[in-house]
Amino acid sequence: MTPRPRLDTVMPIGQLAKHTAVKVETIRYYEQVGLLPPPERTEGNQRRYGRRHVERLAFIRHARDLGFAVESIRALLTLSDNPATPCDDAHVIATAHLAEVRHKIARLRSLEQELERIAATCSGGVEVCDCAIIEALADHSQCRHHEDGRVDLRS
Amino acid sequence: MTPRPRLDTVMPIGQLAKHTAVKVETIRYYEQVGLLPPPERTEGNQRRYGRRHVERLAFIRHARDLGFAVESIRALLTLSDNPATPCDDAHVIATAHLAEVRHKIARLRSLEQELERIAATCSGGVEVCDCAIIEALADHSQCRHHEDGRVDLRS
DNA sequence: CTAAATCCTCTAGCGACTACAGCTTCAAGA
DNA sequence: TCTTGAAGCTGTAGTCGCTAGAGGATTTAG
Repeated sequence: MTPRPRLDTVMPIGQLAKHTAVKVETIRYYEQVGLLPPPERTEGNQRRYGRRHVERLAFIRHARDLGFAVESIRALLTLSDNPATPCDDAHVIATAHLAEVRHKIARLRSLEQELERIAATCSGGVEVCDCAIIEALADHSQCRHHEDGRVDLRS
Repeated sequence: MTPRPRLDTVMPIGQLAKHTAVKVETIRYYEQVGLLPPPERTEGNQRRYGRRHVERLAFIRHARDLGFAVESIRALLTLSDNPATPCDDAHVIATAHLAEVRHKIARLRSLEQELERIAATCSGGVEVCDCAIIEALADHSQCRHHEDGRVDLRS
């Protein structure tokens, strides 16, 4: 009898992807940038993951969902790997991130107001030469919005 | 007498940059991607801009400040170049963008709440093995936040 | 006429993936 | 045992909207 591997904790990358709702390519990317430790490989060079990886990847995904940068996650993971260290650092990272989120919300709300104002003055139909949207964009002086830098709206 | 150029409307790229608060490199980038038309050049191959360029660049900058994507700005500029077309398209672009902004605000607010909750349970000081932040990240089931994709927080 | 400031093009880098090409390996059914 | 199709592998390039730098040319003020 060959020793039977515990199948429930040894899985290929696609399985891990399904379990954690992280794409295969993203898992490989996390390994590449050092967030996820390199797993064992089969003789044919394919990755095989265990429970440790599932947990770590869940941690990473949750942090990413909360908008933490990969750099911050790296720091948080290092902390969680050294259970004896005080958690002050974790608190600093989390509150800094919270501040960032709040700042971003504030800016987006100011944008929202300005866009509301602009869009409301034109309900469509008229010709462009009279369109309030185009005019508002052309003439900055109409604007109540005093920007402090551009906002990145991708997501 | 050589014909005197109207100096106040013929300027090098650095001047245009100062007038519009757009960086020199960014101006060249806008030309490269076709937002700003290529200006005249001196014999020595340097760009010389006129009033038209100031206006167009101001339009672009204002739209970027409001978070419009370069693609949307391209469309808006095309509209404003054809004054006879109806402004329905402009209205569609603006309201779509407004919806996007609102969606983003909603997601960030949900993030904000979750981060508040996590950060509040730990005020620092204790060891990592007991830190609520680390635990919350490790254990997704604690989480009231049901994500619909990741949020991009760069800016 | 000289020197400093500005300008030019071209290339690469950012963050966090995503997509693809071109190949190899695995696992299940006949 | 063989076959076939899904899934895996590496490596490279693309996304967005700039930003930075190298290495050189031009302009302009003194």
